[in-house]
Amino acid sequence: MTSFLTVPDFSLRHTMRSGQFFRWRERDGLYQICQRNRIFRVWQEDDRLCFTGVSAAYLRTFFSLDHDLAGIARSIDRDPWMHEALRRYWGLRLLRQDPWECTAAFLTSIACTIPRITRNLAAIAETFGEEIRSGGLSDRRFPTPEEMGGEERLRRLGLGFRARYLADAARLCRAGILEDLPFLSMAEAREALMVVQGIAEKVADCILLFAFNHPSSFPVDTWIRKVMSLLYFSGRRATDREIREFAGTHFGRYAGYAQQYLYVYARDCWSEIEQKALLRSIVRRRLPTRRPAATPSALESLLREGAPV
DNA sequence: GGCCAGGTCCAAT
DNA sequence: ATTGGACATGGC
Repeated sequence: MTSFLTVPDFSLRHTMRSGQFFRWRERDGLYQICQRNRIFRVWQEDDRLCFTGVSAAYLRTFFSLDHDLAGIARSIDRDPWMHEALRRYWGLRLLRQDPWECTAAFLTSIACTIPRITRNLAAIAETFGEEIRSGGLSDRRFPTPEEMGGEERLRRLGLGFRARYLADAARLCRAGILEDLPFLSMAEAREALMVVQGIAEKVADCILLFAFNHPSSFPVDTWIRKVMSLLYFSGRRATDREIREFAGTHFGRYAGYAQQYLYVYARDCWSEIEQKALLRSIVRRRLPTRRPAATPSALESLLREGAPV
């Protein structure tokens, strides 16, 4: 049976395409998702989120519909770049995924492309996960830590050096290291996660952001490093720590949302951003000066040489 | 064929 | 504290 939820400020498509969650199948705007033992389908008709196979309360949590996105957006909308990212990807929300699956997913993501992450996770579910049926739907559950294959079998699925990380993480999860994390501060949870081999700062920050509802967590991956250096450090290569600290002060306590919008914006529109940044740096360098060099003709010649706009 | 991918670990400064 | 290379695999 189909129900719906009225959801202002939500885009299912942008949320699903934003590289925080990889185990969904879509056809004609209909998404099928499996989390733990639930199988559900969702699709969006304007401000209605239609769904089957799950409760409204669960969806509210999973898609963070309880977050006041309009208010969050106002708080991170601190500069023209973020303004543009918010405009283009409006409705993108952070998820609250199953912690173990999210951990496994971002171990799998290490130095990997999204198509391959998706493929690897599908192979893991197909090989080790139980097939479940519910309400006429069938899907593969992501394997529990108990069901997860060992290093050798994961290697044979093409996981490469990540196989050892995954096997080790499964072992520690069986020992219960994720259990207490919801009750710890973000810094404490981060420390606890980084005990696992294969979880360093970036992966830990992803887990905090995408599973544990810590919207100030700011994962610094290759794209964020590249786009932040260009837009906020005038092209200089900044350290990850510098980037995180800048993000915290510039975007505030919802910096994690800013990160996610910036990530998709950079990933999808990189060449355009580069050109705009170049143009803006030229204009900024020229405008404050009162020298004759700041004449329109000088600017024009600069643009002709360096900035294809 | 070299380089890069939602990085991490380890050793050598 | 910072930096370079190794680590598997696949796509361009």
